Amino acid sequence: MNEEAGGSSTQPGSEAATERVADRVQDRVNERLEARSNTKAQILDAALASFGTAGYDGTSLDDLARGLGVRKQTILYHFVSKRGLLNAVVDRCAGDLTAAMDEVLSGADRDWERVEALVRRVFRVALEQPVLLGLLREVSRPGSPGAQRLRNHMEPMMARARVWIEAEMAAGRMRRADAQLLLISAYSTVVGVATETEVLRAAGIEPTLRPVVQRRRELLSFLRSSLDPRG
Amino acid sequence: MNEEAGGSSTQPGSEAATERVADRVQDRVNERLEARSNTKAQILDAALASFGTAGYDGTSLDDLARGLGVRKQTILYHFVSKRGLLNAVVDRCAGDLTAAMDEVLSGADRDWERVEALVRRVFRVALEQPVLLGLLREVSRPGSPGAQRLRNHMEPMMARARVWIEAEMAAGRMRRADAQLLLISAYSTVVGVATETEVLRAAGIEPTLRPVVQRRRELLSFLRSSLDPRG
DNA sequence: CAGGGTCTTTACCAGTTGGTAGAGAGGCGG
DNA sequence: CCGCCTCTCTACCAACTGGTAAAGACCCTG
Repeated sequence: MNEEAGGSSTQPGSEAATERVADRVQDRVNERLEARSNTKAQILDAALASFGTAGYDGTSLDDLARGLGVRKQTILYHFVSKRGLLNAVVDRCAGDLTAAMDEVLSGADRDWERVEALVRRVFRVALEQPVLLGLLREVSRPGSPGAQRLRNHMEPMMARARVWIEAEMAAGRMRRADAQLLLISAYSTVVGVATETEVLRAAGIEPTLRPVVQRRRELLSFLRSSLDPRG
Repeated sequence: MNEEAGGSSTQPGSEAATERVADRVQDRVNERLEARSNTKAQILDAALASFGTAGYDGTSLDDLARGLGVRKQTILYHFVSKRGLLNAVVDRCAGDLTAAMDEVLSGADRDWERVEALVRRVFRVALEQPVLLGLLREVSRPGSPGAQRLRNHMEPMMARARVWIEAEMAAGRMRRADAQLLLISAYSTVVGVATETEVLRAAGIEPTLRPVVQRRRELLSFLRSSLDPRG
């Protein structure tokens, strides 16, 4: 059998008895993992791209498989069901975002600088992986399959950020404001960037980097005016 | 036959030769229009709701028909094809929005007050018809069917707003800024409101009116700081 | 009453959907 | 060499998809 539906491959922590034997074992394991990951990871990538652009319902497993030069059953072997595939994709994206946030939160920046670093980091992810935003957008539609799963990932993230912000406020390093609403505004601004493409064309602008940067500046200035005690 | 796919019923302008005859004719026409509109309008409403929540691909004509207590072919009779139905829905929504904007633009407000009135009006539509935002969101996904059609509706609206804003700027009644980017920001903020529901739950808030109001205040203050010459 | 228009229906269809069953390929350890 | 595990394949399916063809119901007009 395979690991449970939607699970992502985990690096097994190896503890060696004899060095040579351990190395050989490790090599074999790595090979296996690589071989396993190769197809699986490719499927995951393609699925992310398709879910993020065509949506969940707009994605057919047959098309996905055809695009990969693989039979549909290969996909189902690795991810059990279409739903399982979506779950895996959501998990991966949420993981990427959480990792990016963690990186900043364990960094050296403090107070307002940390907020700014956080925003910049998230926007960087958004720019580097536009499909990720597409997926986020797709899956954050109320009632969408995977919405619950996304929520499960977001909840601790949100809670953590909120606790931190409120602590900063209590310590007087940030101006008092509604932390929840602040977070929501920030989040939907980021997702909004993904939404803009069509509107951009309607306004006669070919989609470039500029509006994204504009949005980031906007968000930062909003946050600053809400939070920065220096005004 | 029916009117062309996606067309919305138009009120025929009646010119009477004899009063009584004209009245009778008009009555008959009205009855016909009512009878026609009844099913058709119901279908349109249900379709808007379904497209806006489940998405285009996630909506099946059979389900839609079943929900209305009607056979699927009735839908196809009125709207020719699923795509035609989407077009009609998009047209109606775009019409509602344009009408709301026109109402303000032909009103008495001037300068900054007009901007504020515009924002408030659009938010009012958004609050009164949440499904409309859902549809907008669905259809403004790049590559989505109906995206082109939405663009066709938005383009003149955007152009008109832009011309007006730039004229205001030239006259010194608004601070100079990038009108296009401003419009995009405003638009995606409004659509962002629709996106927020799930995020709200993730943050532990039951969706209420409050965040929407918050977003409106945010947008207004952003626009004010960009545009209002009084600072 | 005949005839035509509007609307809704039944009957039917070819193509696609996600998913199951099971066989075969290839490498591994015993 | 054999059995086992991992992975990919072929073959098949019931359910549903959007859509066509055509008949019947209703109402009005001539």
